[in-house]
Amino acid sequence: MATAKKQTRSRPETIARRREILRAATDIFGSKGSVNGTLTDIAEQVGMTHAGILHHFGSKDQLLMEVLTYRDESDVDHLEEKHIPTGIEFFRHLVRTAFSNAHRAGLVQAYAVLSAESVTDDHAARDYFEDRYRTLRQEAVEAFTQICAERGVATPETAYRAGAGILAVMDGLQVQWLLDPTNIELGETSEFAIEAIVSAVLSPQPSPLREPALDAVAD
Amino acid sequence: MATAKKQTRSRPETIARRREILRAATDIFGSKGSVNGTLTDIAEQVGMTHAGILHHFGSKDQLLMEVLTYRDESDVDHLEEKHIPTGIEFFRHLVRTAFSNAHRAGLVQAYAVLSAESVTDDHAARDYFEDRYRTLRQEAVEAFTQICAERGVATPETAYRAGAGILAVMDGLQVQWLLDPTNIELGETSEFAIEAIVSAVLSPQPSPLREPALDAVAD
DNA sequence: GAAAACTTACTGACAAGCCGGTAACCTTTT
DNA sequence: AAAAGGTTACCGGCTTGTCAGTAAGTTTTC
Repeated sequence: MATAKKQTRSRPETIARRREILRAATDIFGSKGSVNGTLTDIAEQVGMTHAGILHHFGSKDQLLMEVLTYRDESDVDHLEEKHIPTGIEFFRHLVRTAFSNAHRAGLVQAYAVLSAESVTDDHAARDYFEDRYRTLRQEAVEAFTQICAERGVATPETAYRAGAGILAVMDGLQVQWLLDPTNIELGETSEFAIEAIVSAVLSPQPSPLREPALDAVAD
Repeated sequence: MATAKKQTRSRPETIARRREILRAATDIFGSKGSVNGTLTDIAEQVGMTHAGILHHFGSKDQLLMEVLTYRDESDVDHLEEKHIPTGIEFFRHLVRTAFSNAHRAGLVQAYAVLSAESVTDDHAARDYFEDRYRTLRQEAVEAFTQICAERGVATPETAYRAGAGILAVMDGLQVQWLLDPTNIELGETSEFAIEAIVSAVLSPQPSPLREPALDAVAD
Protein backbone atom coordinates (compact mmCIF):
# COMPACT_ATOMS: atom_id res chain seq x y z
CA MET A 1 0.00 0.00 0.00
CA ALA A 2 1.30 3.41 -0.93
CA THR A 3 1.68 5.83 1.91
CA ALA A 4 -1.60 7.67 2.00
CA LYS A 5 -0.88 11.37 1.54
CA LYS A 6 -2.70 12.99 4.37
CA GLN A 7 -2.30 16.47 2.94
CA THR A 8 -3.68 19.07 5.31
CA ARG A 9 -5.50 21.82 3.47
CA SER A 10 -4.05 25.23 2.92
CA ARG A 11 -5.37 28.11 4.92
CA PRO A 12 -8.33 30.06 3.68
CA GLU A 13 -6.50 33.31 2.88
CA THR A 14 -3.83 31.56 0.93
CA ILE A 15 -5.81 31.46 -2.29
CA ALA A 16 -6.28 35.21 -2.22
CA ARG A 17 -2.60 35.62 -1.40
CA ARG A 18 -1.57 33.56 -4.41
CA ARG A 19 -3.80 35.62 -6.64
CA GLU A 20 -2.22 38.75 -5.24
CA ILE A 21 1.20 37.39 -6.14
CA LEU A 22 0.04 36.44 -9.63
CA ARG A 23 -1.24 39.93 -10.21
CA ALA A 24 2.02 41.43 -9.03
CA ALA A 25 4.00 39.02 -11.18
CA THR A 26 1.94 39.97 -14.21
CA ASP A 27 2.71 43.55 -13.44
CA ILE A 28 6.42 43.04 -13.03
CA PHE A 29 6.86 40.64 -15.93
CA GLY A 30 4.90 43.10 -18.01
CA SER A 31 6.97 46.10 -17.13
CA LYS A 32 10.39 44.43 -17.01
CA GLY A 33 10.08 41.15 -18.87
CA SER A 34 10.29 37.73 -17.30
CA VAL A 35 14.07 37.75 -17.45
CA ASN A 36 14.62 41.18 -15.97
CA GLY A 37 11.77 41.06 -13.53
CA THR A 38 13.01 39.44 -10.35
CA LEU A 39 11.34 37.52 -7.56
CA THR A 40 12.36 40.28 -5.20
CA ASP A 41 10.55 42.86 -7.32
CA ILE A 42 7.40 40.81 -7.12
CA ALA A 43 7.83 40.10 -3.44
CA GLU A 44 8.19 43.77 -2.60
CA GLN A 45 4.93 44.55 -4.36
CA VAL A 46 2.99 42.16 -2.16
CA GLY A 47 4.99 42.92 0.97
CA MET A 48 7.03 39.83 1.58
CA THR A 49 10.41 38.35 0.77
CA HIS A 50 11.34 36.47 -2.36
CA ALA A 51 11.63 33.30 -0.36
CA GLY A 52 7.97 33.57 0.51
CA ILE A 53 7.09 33.56 -3.15
CA LEU A 54 9.20 30.52 -3.79
CA HIS A 55 7.32 28.86 -0.99
CA HIS A 56 4.08 29.34 -2.90
CA PHE A 57 5.26 28.61 -6.43
CA GLY A 58 8.36 26.49 -6.11
CA SER A 59 10.36 28.22 -8.81
CA LYS A 60 10.35 31.27 -10.99
CA ASP A 61 9.52 29.26 -14.08
CA GLN A 62 6.55 27.72 -12.34
CA LEU A 63 5.33 31.16 -11.38
CA LEU A 64 5.70 32.30 -14.96
CA MET A 65 3.57 29.47 -16.24
CA GLU A 66 0.87 30.20 -13.71
CA VAL A 67 0.88 33.84 -14.73
CA LEU A 68 0.09 32.80 -18.28
CA THR A 69 -2.75 30.48 -17.41
CA TYR A 70 -4.05 33.06 -14.97
CA ARG A 71 -4.36 35.45 -17.88
CA ASP A 72 -6.45 32.94 -19.76
CA GLU A 73 -8.89 32.59 -16.88
CA SER A 74 -9.03 36.32 -16.37
CA ASP A 75 -9.80 36.65 -20.08
CA VAL A 76 -12.83 34.45 -19.84
CA ASP A 77 -14.03 36.20 -16.70
CA HIS A 78 -13.64 39.54 -18.30
CA LEU A 79 -15.73 38.99 -21.38
CA GLU A 80 -18.27 36.84 -19.63
CA GLU A 81 -18.55 34.45 -22.51
CA LYS A 82 -19.19 30.97 -21.39
CA HIS A 83 -18.79 28.96 -24.58
CA ILE A 84 -16.25 29.32 -27.34
CA PRO A 85 -17.83 31.36 -30.11
CA THR A 86 -18.04 29.71 -33.51
CA GLY A 87 -18.47 30.86 -37.08
CA ILE A 88 -18.49 34.59 -37.65
CA GLU A 89 -18.87 35.06 -33.90
CA PHE A 90 -15.32 33.86 -33.45
CA PHE A 91 -13.96 36.86 -35.32
CA ARG A 92 -16.33 39.23 -33.59
CA HIS A 93 -15.02 37.81 -30.35
CA LEU A 94 -11.45 38.62 -31.38
CA VAL A 95 -12.43 42.18 -32.16
CA ARG A 96 -14.13 42.55 -28.80
CA THR A 97 -11.01 41.19 -27.14
CA ALA A 98 -8.88 43.78 -28.92
CA PHE A 99 -11.13 46.58 -27.73
CA SER A 100 -11.15 45.34 -24.17
CA ASN A 101 -7.38 44.88 -24.21
CA ALA A 102 -7.02 48.60 -24.73
CA HIS A 103 -8.01 48.98 -21.07
CA ARG A 104 -5.62 46.37 -19.75
CA ALA A 105 -2.19 47.58 -20.69
CA GLY A 106 -0.46 45.59 -17.95
CA LEU A 107 -1.75 42.24 -19.10
CA VAL A 108 -1.19 43.08 -22.73
CA GLN A 109 2.37 44.09 -22.07
CA ALA A 110 3.15 40.95 -20.14
CA TYR A 111 1.68 38.85 -22.87
CA ALA A 112 3.44 40.70 -25.68
CA VAL A 113 6.83 40.55 -24.00
CA LEU A 114 6.50 36.94 -22.95
CA SER A 115 5.31 35.66 -26.31
CA ALA A 116 8.30 37.19 -28.05
CA GLU A 117 10.72 36.05 -25.35
CA SER A 118 9.35 32.56 -25.77
CA VAL A 119 10.92 32.10 -29.20
CA THR A 120 14.35 32.03 -27.59
CA ASP A 121 15.93 28.65 -26.99
CA ASP A 122 14.71 26.68 -24.01
CA HIS A 123 12.36 29.35 -22.78
CA ALA A 124 10.03 28.13 -20.06
CA ALA A 125 6.94 29.37 -21.89
CA ARG A 126 7.85 28.14 -25.36
CA ASP A 127 5.57 25.10 -25.33
CA TYR A 128 2.76 27.18 -23.97
CA PHE A 129 2.87 29.67 -26.82
CA GLU A 130 3.50 27.08 -29.50
CA ASP A 131 0.38 25.33 -28.35
CA ARG A 132 -1.63 28.47 -27.97
CA TYR A 133 -1.02 29.65 -31.52
CA ARG A 134 -1.67 26.22 -32.95
CA THR A 135 -4.99 26.03 -31.17
CA LEU A 136 -6.09 29.52 -32.12
CA ARG A 137 -5.18 29.01 -35.77
CA GLN A 138 -7.15 25.80 -35.75
CA GLU A 139 -10.14 27.58 -34.28
CA ALA A 140 -9.90 30.25 -36.95
CA VAL A 141 -9.89 27.62 -39.70
CA GLU A 142 -12.93 25.99 -38.14
CA ALA A 143 -14.70 29.32 -38.00
CA PHE A 144 -14.02 29.89 -41.69
CA THR A 145 -15.14 26.37 -42.48
CA GLN A 146 -18.43 26.91 -40.72
CA ILE A 147 -19.08 30.24 -42.39
CA CYS A 148 -18.36 28.80 -45.80
CA ALA A 149 -20.56 25.79 -45.12
CA GLU A 150 -23.42 28.11 -44.20
CA ARG A 151 -23.01 29.82 -47.52
CA GLY A 152 -22.72 26.57 -49.38
CA VAL A 153 -19.23 27.21 -50.69
CA ALA A 154 -16.02 25.28 -50.22
CA THR A 155 -13.56 26.64 -47.67
CA PRO A 156 -10.78 28.41 -49.53
CA GLU A 157 -7.23 27.29 -49.00
CA THR A 158 -6.50 30.78 -47.80
CA ALA A 159 -8.30 30.09 -44.53
CA TYR A 160 -5.21 28.85 -42.73
CA ARG A 161 -3.08 31.78 -43.81
CA ALA A 162 -5.85 34.14 -42.88
CA GLY A 163 -6.07 32.63 -39.41
CA ALA A 164 -2.36 33.06 -38.85
CA GLY A 165 -2.55 36.57 -40.27
CA ILE A 166 -5.36 37.65 -37.99
CA LEU A 167 -3.55 36.48 -34.87
CA ALA A 168 -0.41 38.15 -36.14
CA VAL A 169 -2.07 41.52 -36.61
CA MET A 170 -3.51 41.43 -33.15
CA ASP A 171 -0.15 40.70 -31.56
CA GLY A 172 1.82 43.06 -33.74
CA LEU A 173 -0.56 45.90 -33.05
CA GLN A 174 -0.19 45.36 -29.35
CA VAL A 175 3.51 46.08 -29.63
CA GLN A 176 2.97 49.23 -31.65
CA TRP A 177 0.25 50.35 -29.29
CA LEU A 178 2.42 49.79 -26.23
CA LEU A 179 5.21 51.80 -27.81
CA ASP A 180 2.98 54.66 -28.90
CA PRO A 181 -0.49 54.54 -27.35
CA THR A 182 -1.51 58.00 -28.48
CA ASN A 183 -0.97 57.23 -32.14
CA ILE A 184 -2.41 53.73 -32.33
CA GLU A 185 -6.00 52.81 -31.63
CA LEU A 186 -5.77 49.20 -30.61
CA GLY A 187 -9.40 48.22 -31.00
CA GLU A 188 -10.25 50.10 -34.15
CA THR A 189 -7.08 49.16 -35.98
CA SER A 190 -7.45 45.49 -35.09
CA GLU A 191 -11.03 45.58 -36.27
CA PHE A 192 -10.08 47.12 -39.58
CA ALA A 193 -7.36 44.57 -40.27
CA ILE A 194 -9.43 41.60 -39.20
CA GLU A 195 -12.28 42.69 -41.43
CA ALA A 196 -9.86 43.10 -44.31
CA ILE A 197 -8.49 39.61 -43.92
CA VAL A 198 -11.87 37.97 -43.40
CA SER A 199 -13.12 39.73 -46.51
CA ALA A 200 -10.16 38.43 -48.47
CA VAL A 201 -11.16 34.89 -47.61
CA LEU A 202 -14.89 35.22 -48.14
CA SER A 203 -14.81 37.38 -51.25
CA PRO A 204 -11.37 37.28 -52.81
CA GLN A 205 -10.22 40.24 -54.85
CA PRO A 206 -7.50 40.23 -57.50
CA SER A 207 -4.14 41.00 -55.98
CA PRO A 208 -3.54 44.74 -55.87
CA LEU A 209 0.19 44.09 -56.05
CA ARG A 210 0.33 42.40 -59.43
CA GLU A 211 0.95 44.60 -62.42
CA PRO A 212 -2.33 45.27 -64.17
CA ALA A 213 -0.28 45.52 -67.43
CA LEU A 214 -3.55 45.63 -69.30
CA ASP A 215 -4.84 49.04 -68.33
CA ALA A 216 -8.45 48.03 -68.91
CA VAL A 217 -9.20 47.81 -65.22
CA ALA A 218 -8.80 51.50 -64.56
CA ASP A 219 -11.32 53.00 -62.18
CA MET B 1 37.15 76.26 -31.77
CA ALA B 2 35.87 72.94 -30.57
CA THR B 3 38.51 70.34 -29.94
CA ALA B 4 39.00 68.73 -33.31
CA LYS B 5 38.39 65.05 -32.97
CA LYS B 6 41.73 63.65 -33.90
CA GLN B 7 40.43 60.12 -34.13
CA THR B 8 43.40 57.94 -35.00
CA ARG B 9 42.38 55.47 -37.65
CA SER B 10 41.83 51.84 -36.95
CA ARG B 11 43.64 49.00 -38.59
CA PRO B 12 42.32 47.62 -41.84
CA GLU B 13 41.05 44.29 -40.46
CA THR B 14 39.23 45.94 -37.63
CA ILE B 15 36.21 46.74 -39.72
CA ALA B 16 35.83 43.11 -40.65
CA ARG B 17 36.36 42.15 -37.03
CA ARG B 18 33.59 44.48 -35.90
CA ARG B 19 31.26 43.02 -38.47
CA GLU B 20 32.13 39.56 -37.23
CA ILE B 21 31.20 40.61 -33.73
CA LEU B 22 27.96 42.17 -34.92
CA ARG B 23 27.01 38.98 -36.69
CA ALA B 24 27.76 36.93 -33.60
CA ALA B 25 25.82 39.36 -31.43
CA THR B 26 22.84 39.10 -33.76
CA ASP B 27 23.06 35.37 -33.44
CA ILE B 28 23.28 35.37 -29.68
CA PHE B 29 20.68 38.07 -29.07
CA GLY B 30 18.45 36.17 -31.45
CA SER B 31 18.79 32.83 -29.73
CA LYS B 32 18.88 34.06 -26.13
CA GLY B 33 17.47 37.57 -26.12
CA SER B 34 19.43 40.71 -25.39
CA VAL B 35 19.03 40.25 -21.65
CA ASN B 36 20.02 36.60 -21.46
CA GLY B 37 22.62 36.76 -24.18
CA THR B 38 25.92 37.74 -22.58
CA LEU B 39 29.04 39.42 -23.82
CA THR B 40 30.93 36.26 -23.02
CA ASP B 41 28.64 34.24 -25.28
CA ILE B 42 29.33 36.62 -28.13
CA ALA B 43 33.03 36.74 -27.40
CA GLU B 44 33.35 32.99 -27.50
CA GLN B 45 31.73 32.86 -30.89
CA VAL B 46 34.35 35.15 -32.39
CA GLY B 47 37.19 33.72 -30.35
CA MET B 48 38.04 36.37 -27.84
CA THR B 49 37.19 37.51 -24.36
CA HIS B 50 34.27 39.68 -23.36
CA ALA B 51 36.63 42.49 -22.51
CA GLY B 52 37.77 42.55 -26.12
CA ILE B 53 34.24 43.20 -27.24
CA LEU B 54 33.89 46.04 -24.78
CA HIS B 55 37.03 47.48 -26.28
CA HIS B 56 35.26 47.70 -29.65
CA PHE B 57 31.78 48.74 -28.56
CA GLY B 58 32.17 50.39 -25.19
CA SER B 59 29.12 48.85 -23.60
CA LYS B 60 26.53 46.18 -24.12
CA ASP B 61 23.81 48.70 -24.85
CA GLN B 62 25.97 50.32 -27.48
CA LEU B 63 26.54 46.95 -29.10
CA LEU B 64 22.82 46.31 -29.05
CA MET B 65 22.07 49.52 -30.85
CA GLU B 66 24.68 48.79 -33.48
CA VAL B 67 23.19 45.37 -34.02
CA LEU B 68 19.88 46.99 -34.85
CA THR B 69 21.28 49.51 -37.29
CA TYR B 70 23.46 46.79 -38.79
CA ARG B 71 20.29 44.90 -39.60
CA ASP B 72 18.94 47.89 -41.44
CA GLU B 73 22.06 48.17 -43.58
CA SER B 74 22.13 44.45 -44.17
CA ASP B 75 18.51 44.71 -45.28
CA VAL B 76 19.35 47.19 -47.95
CA ASP B 77 22.40 45.26 -49.07
CA HIS B 78 20.43 42.09 -49.24
CA LEU B 79 17.70 43.30 -51.51
CA GLU B 80 20.01 45.47 -53.58
CA GLU B 81 17.54 48.29 -53.70
CA LYS B 82 19.17 51.65 -53.75
CA HIS B 83 16.28 54.04 -53.33
CA ILE B 84 13.26 53.77 -51.11
CA PRO B 85 10.42 52.33 -53.15
CA THR B 86 7.30 54.45 -53.44
CA GLY B 87 3.68 53.85 -54.33
CA ILE B 88 2.66 50.27 -54.89
CA GLU B 89 6.35 49.35 -54.99
CA PHE B 90 6.56 50.02 -51.30
CA PHE B 91 4.21 47.16 -50.51
CA ARG B 92 5.88 44.89 -53.01
CA HIS B 93 9.10 45.68 -51.24
CA LEU B 94 7.60 44.60 -47.91
CA VAL B 95 6.50 41.32 -49.44
CA ARG B 96 9.96 40.70 -50.85
CA THR B 97 11.43 41.44 -47.46
CA ALA B 98 9.14 38.88 -45.86
CA PHE B 99 10.20 36.24 -48.36
CA SER B 100 13.85 36.98 -47.90
CA ASN B 101 13.48 36.97 -44.12
CA ALA B 102 12.47 33.32 -44.32
CA HIS B 103 16.13 32.60 -45.01
CA ARG B 104 17.50 34.69 -42.19
CA ALA B 105 16.06 33.21 -39.05
CA GLY B 106 18.83 34.59 -36.86
CA LEU B 107 18.20 38.19 -37.81
CA VAL B 108 14.46 37.77 -37.64
CA GLN B 109 14.65 36.24 -34.21
CA ALA B 110 16.87 38.98 -32.88
CA TYR B 111 14.56 41.60 -34.27
CA ALA B 112 11.40 39.94 -33.00
CA VAL B 113 12.73 39.47 -29.50
CA LEU B 114 14.24 42.93 -29.29
CA SER B 115 11.18 44.76 -30.56
CA ALA B 116 9.00 43.16 -27.92
CA GLU B 117 11.59 43.62 -25.19
CA SER B 118 11.73 47.26 -26.13
CA VAL B 119 8.26 47.97 -24.76
CA THR B 120 9.56 47.36 -21.25
CA ASP B 121 10.46 50.34 -19.12
CA ASP B 122 13.71 52.10 -19.90
CA HIS B 123 14.81 49.62 -22.51
CA ALA B 124 17.87 50.71 -24.45
CA ALA B 125 16.20 50.14 -27.81
CA ARG B 126 12.85 51.71 -27.01
CA ASP B 127 13.47 54.94 -28.86
CA TYR B 128 14.82 53.05 -31.82
CA PHE B 129 11.67 51.00 -32.25
CA GLU B 130 9.29 53.84 -31.51
CA ASP B 131 10.96 55.79 -34.24
CA ARG B 132 11.14 52.90 -36.63
CA TYR B 133 7.44 52.16 -36.46
CA ARG B 134 6.51 55.78 -36.77
CA THR B 135 8.66 56.16 -39.86
CA LEU B 136 7.39 52.99 -41.50
CA ARG B 137 3.77 53.87 -40.84
CA GLN B 138 4.40 57.25 -42.35
CA GLU B 139 5.95 55.68 -45.42
CA ALA B 140 2.96 53.39 -45.78
CA VAL B 141 0.58 56.33 -45.65
CA GLU B 142 2.63 58.11 -48.30
CA ALA B 143 2.55 55.02 -50.48
CA PHE B 144 -1.22 54.87 -50.21
CA THR B 145 -1.44 58.57 -50.92
CA GLN B 146 0.58 58.21 -54.08
CA ILE B 147 -1.41 55.23 -55.30
CA CYS B 148 -4.68 57.02 -54.73
CA ALA B 149 -3.41 60.16 -56.44
CA GLU B 150 -2.47 58.10 -59.48
CA ARG B 151 -6.00 56.82 -59.61
CA GLY B 152 -7.46 60.23 -59.06
CA VAL B 153 -9.20 59.37 -55.82
CA ALA B 154 -8.83 60.80 -52.35
CA THR B 155 -6.76 58.83 -49.87
CA PRO B 156 -9.12 57.00 -47.54
CA GLU B 157 -8.85 57.60 -43.83
CA THR B 158 -8.17 53.92 -43.45
CA ALA B 159 -4.65 54.37 -44.83
CA TYR B 160 -3.07 54.97 -41.45
CA ARG B 161 -4.71 51.98 -39.84
CA ALA B 162 -3.79 49.87 -42.81
CA GLY B 163 -0.16 50.91 -42.52
CA ALA B 164 -0.04 49.96 -38.86
CA GLY B 165 -1.87 46.73 -39.64
CA ILE B 166 0.55 45.70 -42.36
CA LEU B 167 3.57 46.21 -40.15
CA ALA B 168 1.80 44.37 -37.38
CA VAL B 169 1.09 41.31 -39.51
CA MET B 170 4.66 41.11 -40.62
CA ASP B 171 5.99 41.21 -37.08
CA GLY B 172 3.35 38.95 -35.63
CA LEU B 173 3.91 36.35 -38.30
CA GLN B 174 7.59 36.33 -37.54
CA VAL B 175 6.85 35.21 -34.00
CA GLN B 176 4.52 32.45 -35.13
CA TRP B 177 6.99 31.36 -37.78
CA LEU B 178 9.86 31.23 -35.30
CA LEU B 179 7.78 29.12 -32.95
CA ASP B 180 6.59 26.72 -35.61
CA PRO B 181 8.48 27.08 -38.89
CA THR B 182 7.06 23.93 -40.47
CA ASN B 183 3.48 25.12 -40.15
CA ILE B 184 3.88 28.76 -41.11
CA GLU B 185 5.06 30.01 -44.49
CA LEU B 186 6.47 33.40 -43.68
CA GLY B 187 6.59 34.87 -47.17
CA GLU B 188 3.34 33.53 -48.54
CA THR B 189 1.33 34.33 -45.44
CA SER B 190 2.69 37.85 -45.22
CA GLU B 191 1.89 38.37 -48.87
CA PHE B 192 -1.67 37.17 -48.43
CA ALA B 193 -2.31 39.44 -45.46
CA ILE B 194 -0.67 42.47 -47.01
CA GLU B 195 -2.71 42.05 -50.18
CA ALA B 196 -5.85 41.73 -48.10
CA ILE B 197 -5.20 44.96 -46.23
CA VAL B 198 -4.12 46.91 -49.31
CA SER B 199 -7.28 45.74 -51.06
CA ALA B 200 -9.35 46.92 -48.15
CA VAL B 201 -7.97 50.41 -48.58
CA LEU B 202 -8.14 50.61 -52.36
CA SER B 203 -11.48 48.90 -52.86
CA PRO B 204 -13.39 48.80 -49.59
CA GLN B 205 -15.85 46.01 -49.04
CA PRO B 206 -18.75 46.03 -46.60
CA SER B 207 -17.71 44.66 -43.24
CA PRO B 208 -18.12 40.89 -43.13
CA LEU B 209 -18.64 41.11 -39.39
CA ARG B 210 -21.78 43.21 -39.38
CA GLU B 211 -25.07 41.38 -39.40
CA PRO B 212 -26.45 41.34 -42.92
CA ALA B 213 -29.94 41.26 -41.33
CA LEU B 214 -31.40 41.82 -44.76
CA ASP B 215 -30.74 38.52 -46.43
CA ALA B 216 -30.69 40.01 -49.90
CA VAL B 217 -26.96 39.76 -50.28
CA ALA B 218 -26.82 35.97 -50.29
CA ASP B 219 -24.48 34.63 -52.94
C1' DG C 1 -12.76 21.33 24.74
C1' DA C 2 -8.15 21.71 25.52
C1' DA C 3 -3.64 20.09 24.94
C1' DA C 4 -0.59 17.70 21.75
C1' DA C 5 1.00 16.89 17.16
C1' DC C 6 1.64 18.50 13.08
C1' DT C 7 1.40 22.01 8.76
C1' DT C 8 1.50 26.10 6.65
C1' DA C 9 3.34 30.56 5.73
C1' DC C 10 6.53 32.91 6.07
C1' DT C 11 11.66 35.39 7.41
C1' DG C 12 16.57 36.03 7.36
C1' DA C 13 20.88 34.53 6.19
C1' DC C 14 23.60 32.55 3.00
C1' DA C 15 25.61 29.80 -1.04
C1' DA C 16 26.93 29.69 -5.70
C1' DG C 17 27.08 31.59 -9.90
C1' DC C 18 27.02 34.85 -13.41
C1' DC C 19 27.25 39.53 -15.47
C1' DG C 20 29.00 43.98 -16.96
C1' DG C 21 32.60 47.00 -16.44
C1' DT C 22 37.37 48.64 -15.19
C1' DA C 23 42.31 48.69 -14.81
C1' DA C 24 46.64 47.22 -15.79
C1' DC C 25 49.46 45.04 -18.81
C1' DC C 26 51.22 42.59 -23.10
C1' DT C 27 51.72 42.45 -28.34
C1' DT C 28 51.33 43.52 -32.95
C1' DT C 29 50.82 47.27 -36.63
C1' DT C 30 51.94 51.34 -38.59
C1' DA D 1 57.65 54.58 -30.28
C1' DA D 2 52.99 55.39 -30.28
C1' DA D 3 48.71 53.67 -30.69
C1' DA D 4 45.25 49.92 -31.58
C1' DG D 5 43.82 45.36 -30.43
C1' DG D 6 43.47 42.27 -27.03
C1' DT D 7 44.16 39.52 -22.51
C1' DT D 8 44.10 38.57 -17.57
C1' DA D 9 42.57 39.55 -13.27
C1' DC D 10 39.32 41.26 -10.54
C1' DC D 11 35.32 43.85 -8.24
C1' DG D 12 30.75 44.93 -6.94
C1' DG D 13 26.32 43.78 -7.70
C1' DC D 14 22.47 41.08 -8.47
C1' DT D 15 19.73 36.55 -8.88
C1' DT D 16 17.77 32.19 -7.98
C1' DG D 17 17.37 28.80 -4.79
C1' DT D 18 18.22 26.36 -0.16
C1' DC D 19 17.88 25.92 4.64
C1' DA D 20 16.92 26.41 9.45
C1' DG D 21 13.93 28.49 12.36
C1' DT D 22 9.53 30.70 14.06
C1' DA D 23 4.82 32.14 14.65
C1' DA D 24 0.34 31.08 13.64
C1' DG D 25 -3.06 27.98 12.21
C1' DT D 26 -5.23 23.24 11.80
C1' DT D 27 -6.17 18.62 13.05
C1' DT D 28 -6.16 14.89 16.11
C1' DT D 29 -6.43 12.80 20.49
C1' DC D 30 -7.85 12.22 24.90
